[in-house]
Amino acid sequence: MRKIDLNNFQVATSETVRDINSRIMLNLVRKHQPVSRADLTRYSGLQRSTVSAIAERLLADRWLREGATGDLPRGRKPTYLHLNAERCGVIGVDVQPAATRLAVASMGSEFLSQEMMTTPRDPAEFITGLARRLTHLIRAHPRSWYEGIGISVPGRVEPSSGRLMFARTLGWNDVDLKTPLECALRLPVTLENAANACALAELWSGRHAGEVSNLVAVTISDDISVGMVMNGQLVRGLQGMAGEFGHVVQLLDGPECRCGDRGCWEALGSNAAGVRYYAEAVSAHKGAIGSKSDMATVPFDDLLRLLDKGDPKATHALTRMAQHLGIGLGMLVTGLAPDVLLVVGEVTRAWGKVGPVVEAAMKRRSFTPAHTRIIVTDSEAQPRLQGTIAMVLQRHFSAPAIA
Amino acid sequence: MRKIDLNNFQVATSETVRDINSRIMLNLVRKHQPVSRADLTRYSGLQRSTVSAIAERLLADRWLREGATGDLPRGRKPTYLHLNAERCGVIGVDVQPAATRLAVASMGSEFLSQEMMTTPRDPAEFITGLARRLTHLIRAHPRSWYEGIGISVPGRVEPSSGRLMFARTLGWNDVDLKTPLECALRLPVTLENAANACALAELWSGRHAGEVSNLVAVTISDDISVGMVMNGQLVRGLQGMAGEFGHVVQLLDGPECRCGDRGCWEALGSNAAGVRYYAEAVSAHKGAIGSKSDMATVPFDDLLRLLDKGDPKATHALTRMAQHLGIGLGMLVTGLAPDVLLVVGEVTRAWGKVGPVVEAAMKRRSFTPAHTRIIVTDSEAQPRLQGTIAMVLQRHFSAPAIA
DNA sequence: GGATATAATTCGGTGCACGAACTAAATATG
DNA sequence: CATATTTAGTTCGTGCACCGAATTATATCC
Repeated sequence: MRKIDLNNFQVATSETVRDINSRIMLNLVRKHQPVSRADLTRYSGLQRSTVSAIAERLLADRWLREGATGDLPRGRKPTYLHLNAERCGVIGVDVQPAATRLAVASMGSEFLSQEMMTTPRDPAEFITGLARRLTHLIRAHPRSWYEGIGISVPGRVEPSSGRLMFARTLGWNDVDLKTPLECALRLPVTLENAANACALAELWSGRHAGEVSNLVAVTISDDISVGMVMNGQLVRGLQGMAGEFGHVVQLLDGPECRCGDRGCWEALGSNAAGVRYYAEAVSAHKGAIGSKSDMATVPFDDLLRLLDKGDPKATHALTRMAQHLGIGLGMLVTGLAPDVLLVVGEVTRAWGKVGPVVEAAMKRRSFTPAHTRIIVTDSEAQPRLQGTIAMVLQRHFSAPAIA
Repeated sequence: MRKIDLNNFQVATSETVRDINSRIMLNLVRKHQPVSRADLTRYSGLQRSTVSAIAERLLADRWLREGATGDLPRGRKPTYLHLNAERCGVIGVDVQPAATRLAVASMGSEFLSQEMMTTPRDPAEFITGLARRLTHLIRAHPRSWYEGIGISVPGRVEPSSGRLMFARTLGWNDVDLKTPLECALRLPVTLENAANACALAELWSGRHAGEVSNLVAVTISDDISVGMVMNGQLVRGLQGMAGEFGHVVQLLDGPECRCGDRGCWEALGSNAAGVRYYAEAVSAHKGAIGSKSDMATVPFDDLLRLLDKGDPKATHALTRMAQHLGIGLGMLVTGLAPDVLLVVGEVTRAWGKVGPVVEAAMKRRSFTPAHTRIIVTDSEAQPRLQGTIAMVLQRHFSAPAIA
């Protein structure tokens, strides 16, 4: 039940019917492959003749390919259909302050190649550098055709224009990445916030039986960002700003935040906060008055290692961070009641020790009796990068924009 | 771009096309009436012949009626089409702790009649009493047919079953209102949380040009509840629990909340909180130690009157309430970035004095550079009741469930 | 009274799903 | 070994719905 937007709607034609049913078929193949036409009639409820006709066209358009014949106890053997992973290539780019990762994937979402580059502090430099690297990457992996480029950015993207409105951890403001890259590479570019990308990746992963239509992803690094999928759709909000729960106040008059305010969740529960807690503990021990420059800023990775070794100051710092993390997650569970809450970040590597603290704080601060499933993901699984591929491919697999 | 749910999808047939276009037509008529077929071809982009065919069927099904002929400077005069407000009746019920309001509306959403009843504390008693009153109401307003009954409740409704999971201000838990009322009245019953009802009402009101697809409604009474419309759809979340932002913590170790936790937004920013602040101020002035029973509990309405008279204690109490209200609204704007934030509650009656405090606190706690529009509504406009009518009628006007 | 403009209908063409009949290819059975 | 049975997949006629051109209906203007 969606309100029809009279300023932006699309009437239906006879082709709309085929479009819808083709997409359903594509999704069914993606889920059940290898799968016969007969299976598809059973899954879809369409007529055999209709399934055959749709399959014929999808084969002609190289969305599908025919595979081996199946084996049944009786009767004619079915010819299996598969997604044609070789149909096209997809480029994914994951921009993070520490480094930018580039990847080539097939339509089957398998990565064929990955490489890294440092992320320059100057946006213009970044664009030219990225364009050059991507040109080489595409040349190194020749394909009949590339579907597009998906880019995950640590900031918010204005949906209609595709402009990056800001990315505080990079120090970028109002940058147009889309236009220059599209000009340079002659491929459509899709930009999305990193947390949104993670949410999309999880939604399209096939890890959930399909009953998940409300999913919230939280990325925790030096900032905290939230991506929301509600009713099976990414929620972008006004000018793409939905999801900045990291800047909701958690402690009035708490520590100063990058955003200029005080006591934001991000200022209390991010990696940067953990590092700060540790530095404070160290300087307090040293008896230093503690001007900022005195503080020992340890990389977050080292903090995790210290925790693993049982270092009491690191344990204290990460416990504090974990408590605030949990309170914030409690806010999301209470307010949004998603089916799944996905937690992404380096901190999940130490979830064995940190997780119980986070989840205890979260449960204490979760109102709802409904049971949201918590899933933690290490960056090893590259959720952002997976999301970039989904960003590009989803438009062929999702429900068409109708009415 | 919505993910196709393979556990619950609907294939398209040729009728799907007509269904979609009919709904577009219905919405166009609702927005532009009186409107000619020729206008509709221009608005919709459909062919003249198609518009005529669809109009013919909608007229036959009594969705539309033909009206007067229009007047143009030249050419054949058009026959105007209107929504047929007399097509059916709709029953709306707004359940609130203080009283329950019952109304009859036409398909044009105009109220034909309203009445009140007290809300018994016992759910069973409520159901039998409501059924009796509704039977009389329907008998008193005979119509060819009633489309259904929409009920707004101060609690959360499990979407698949329609059960009321809880309503703390009523003291109800896990009540099935739907089944007994449907049996008694032989009409379909739709239940929805009051904040969701307000959000729906605003979305379907026609007050927004249609560019509003993200809307958040906040109801402030003795509790605080949030209803969310994202991408033009109501967001219900797992078991209908989405929107309980009222129980997000705002002050760790703050005052105890009805939910059992401490420092919830609801415990700090609701009418009940305002009343408590006032009582505290009075007892502090009296020098009482202030056991709870000593406190003077003044009805919230009186508090508003005292504020209007310039009473300093009332001003202080409501200012405190307003500040917490603003912080909570800041959370919603920051995290959800809706196009419109609708504030519903008695407190809006004193918005001239309270509003600036709320909005200042909110702005201070809003991260986003995007400008969410704030709309305040008094209960006089009966947003809950308007929402109940929309709940029943929307299924004929919204985009059909496709794929 | 004819030209022009606007509204609305009629009718043939096309795309698509439905569904029955049919072909294809395997195993089971007597 | 021939025939029945089972399952997969195709062919083709039918109906629905939109498109688009032609036509009818009804105004005003010159």
